[in-house]
Amino acid sequence: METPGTDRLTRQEQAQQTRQRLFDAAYSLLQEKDFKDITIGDIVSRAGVSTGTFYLYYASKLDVYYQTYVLSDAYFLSEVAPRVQQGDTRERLLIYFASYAYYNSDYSRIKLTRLLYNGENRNFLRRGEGMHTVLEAIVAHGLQAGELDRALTVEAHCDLLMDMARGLVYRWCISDGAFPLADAMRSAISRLYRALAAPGR
Amino acid sequence: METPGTDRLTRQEQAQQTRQRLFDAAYSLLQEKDFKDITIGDIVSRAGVSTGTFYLYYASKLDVYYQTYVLSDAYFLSEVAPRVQQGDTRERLLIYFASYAYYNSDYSRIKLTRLLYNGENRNFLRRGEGMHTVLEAIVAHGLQAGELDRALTVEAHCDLLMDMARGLVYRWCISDGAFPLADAMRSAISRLYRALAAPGR
Amino acid sequence: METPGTDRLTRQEQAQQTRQRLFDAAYSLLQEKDFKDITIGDIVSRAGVSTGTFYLYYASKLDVYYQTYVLSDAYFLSEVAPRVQQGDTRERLLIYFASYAYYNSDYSRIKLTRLLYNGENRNFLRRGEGMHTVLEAIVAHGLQAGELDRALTVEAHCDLLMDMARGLVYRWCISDGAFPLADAMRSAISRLYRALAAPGR
Amino acid sequence: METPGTDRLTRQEQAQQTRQRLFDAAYSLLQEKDFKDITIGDIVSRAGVSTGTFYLYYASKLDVYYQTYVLSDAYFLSEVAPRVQQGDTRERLLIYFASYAYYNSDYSRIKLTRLLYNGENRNFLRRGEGMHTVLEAIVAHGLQAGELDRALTVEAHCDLLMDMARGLVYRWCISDGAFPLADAMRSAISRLYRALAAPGR
DNA sequence: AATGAATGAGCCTTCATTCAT
DNA sequence: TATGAATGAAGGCTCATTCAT
Repeated sequence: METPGTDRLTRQEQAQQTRQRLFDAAYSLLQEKDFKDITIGDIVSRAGVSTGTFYLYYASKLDVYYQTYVLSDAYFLSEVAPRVQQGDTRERLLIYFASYAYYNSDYSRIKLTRLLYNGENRNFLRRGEGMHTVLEAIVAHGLQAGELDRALTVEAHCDLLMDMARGLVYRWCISDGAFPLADAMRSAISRLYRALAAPGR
Repeated sequence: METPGTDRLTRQEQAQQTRQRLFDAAYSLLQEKDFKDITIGDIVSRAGVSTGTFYLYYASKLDVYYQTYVLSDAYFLSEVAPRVQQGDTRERLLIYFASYAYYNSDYSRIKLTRLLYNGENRNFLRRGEGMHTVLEAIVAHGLQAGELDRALTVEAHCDLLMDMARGLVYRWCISDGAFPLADAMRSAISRLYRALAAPGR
Repeated sequence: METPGTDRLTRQEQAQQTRQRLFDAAYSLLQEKDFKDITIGDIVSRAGVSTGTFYLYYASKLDVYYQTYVLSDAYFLSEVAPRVQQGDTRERLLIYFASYAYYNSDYSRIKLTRLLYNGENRNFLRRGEGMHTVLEAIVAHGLQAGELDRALTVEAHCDLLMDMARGLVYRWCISDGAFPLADAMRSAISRLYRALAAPGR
Repeated sequence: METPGTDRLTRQEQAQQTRQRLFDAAYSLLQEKDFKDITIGDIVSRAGVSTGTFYLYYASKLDVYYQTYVLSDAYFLSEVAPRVQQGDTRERLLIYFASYAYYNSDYSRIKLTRLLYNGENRNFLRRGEGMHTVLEAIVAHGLQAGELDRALTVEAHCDLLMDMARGLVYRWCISDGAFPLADAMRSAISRLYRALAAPGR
């Protein structure tokens, strides 16, 4: 017999743990396959709980993936943002995209973004705001500092950078991770930077 | 009254038209969603034929998409290749990626490549050889002519260019074609070219 | 240009030939697989005609098999019956079942019988009358001649003989024809005869 | 109010019952039609459950029939074998085939055997070993005891007996059970025994 | 007489979701 | 809180049959 207090706390903790286990299972599966290929069965068996339990914590299959989205935004705002407050723009971009390579190294991010943007779900989120906000800040600062080419808008810079990064991650993914993504990312962003840097610098 | 000869041709033509309608329907759907999300029902209803008819022309869902792959390779080798035999490298790249934007404008290409590279299908094709070959030729020529940066290999140039192109197409796709892809492609490749051009040119 | 007369005859002959080709194709397929597993496609491709042509000669898939049934009855009445008019009962039975082994050596007969007896088709034929009639005649004669055991009715004799024959053919079939059916049939009927012969003979 | 223990058992029992209902439905359908003609829809509607439920208990349509095969073998080894350890050979055979008529009364057994022997499944079982073993033991004993005809091998005895039994069951089946199978089986085996008994007994 | 393109009902199987326990 | 049995809509694919040519 446990004390009521301990018991209640344990219960809450257990619940949180179960929720986390489900989340981790779902997230790790996304590294391995497409959303469509992941079944509730996959998730719960990896999490070690029963089917019904899943629906105790998440409203649907999509819901749990929506959570991963929310989390990664939080990660960028809380972890990455502070680390790109100093140094020149090139350096900041390299740090930013190293994080991108690290956290979103899987193209599951792409799959997920697309998924969440699709159809009826379109409304329930406004694209990776956290992630985007951080990048925009770097670029805005770079323009202000005269490091980036003022012939391009903030948005244009971001697009070029993100397009390259996504394309690279995609290639890394279809190659089954055949090359070191971090290095490739550094090279690519570094090289692209030459095309973005303010003329004469 | 038609001649018998014409008559027979009409039948064949009709069949070919149906086949094409199915192909187009499948292909256009791929611009909109993932292979996994496309159903035979989607394809046939867009093509305006019945379920059974689909299987008259294609052996399976995968088959029709494999055809798109084969066709695009042929397109690059026969149509695009001749058009990038002259002009400077920058111009050639712009033409090449304009074709890429036009023909493969969708990221369906990406999805398809991934699809075909996957699992058991991995063996039955070696990645978009036609398309790749043409790009490699442009880059090789550009290096030889001293227009591109010799610090990068042919392969590295191709990767950077393709990553950017794919990333852009991907964004265009998830935006539901919200911006003119051709223009964006031209801008992006043009800008990236600055980072690839031989120093001092 | 052919003469009209020749032409018309040729046409009729051709039609008959086509009909026969379809019949043969259908029948031979029944030796190889179940009715359910045989497709119109199988039949017409083996017959070397088009799908539509099949329906010019037979109303349905079932129809063509009904014809095989009718034919085998005719075979027993016209070919076998005359050959069992003399000799002792044992000999007659051996001849009868040799024919059975020969003509129905495939268990397609069984499959077909079952098929035709089934469901809605039940009405359109009364069991292999030709075949049965011949056997009944042999048995009736054997009883009259005092060669068979009068403790058993004609029907009982026929049932025992047919059960044995069918069971044997079935085993031969599932063994993929691993043993000579004709010999096995002769042995089995011959042995069974001992149990049917009038006591004291 | 039930105790928790009882409660859990009830759930399990219910599941087992559902499984059994599906099994029975499938098995009884096999008495009526060919494997190929039986649909999952037939099975589940007879069992009174939904389509999905079927796949909760059996991996495929073939699977459920494989189970019937396994079970009947077990039945013969555990139930029938002990009951044929005494009495004369004739009596043993009558008991054996009464069981055959009872448990495998349908020719579904035949169809199933054929089915399981077919194609890829050929390897996964060695024909009705349980059932066969028991019969062979009876015959071997009968030969040793001088009750059966030594001019025939064990195998030959078994074949004749099984052919007759199968043929009879087949006829019973296509007659829609128009006569009492048990009686007919007894008569047939009893009669056939006369042809197998050692001469002079 | 012959063709073969087109049809669509029907089959097997999967899986997200519900709900009684 | 946790379970897992049950559901049924939906998907890919087959094939007997029809009909315009």
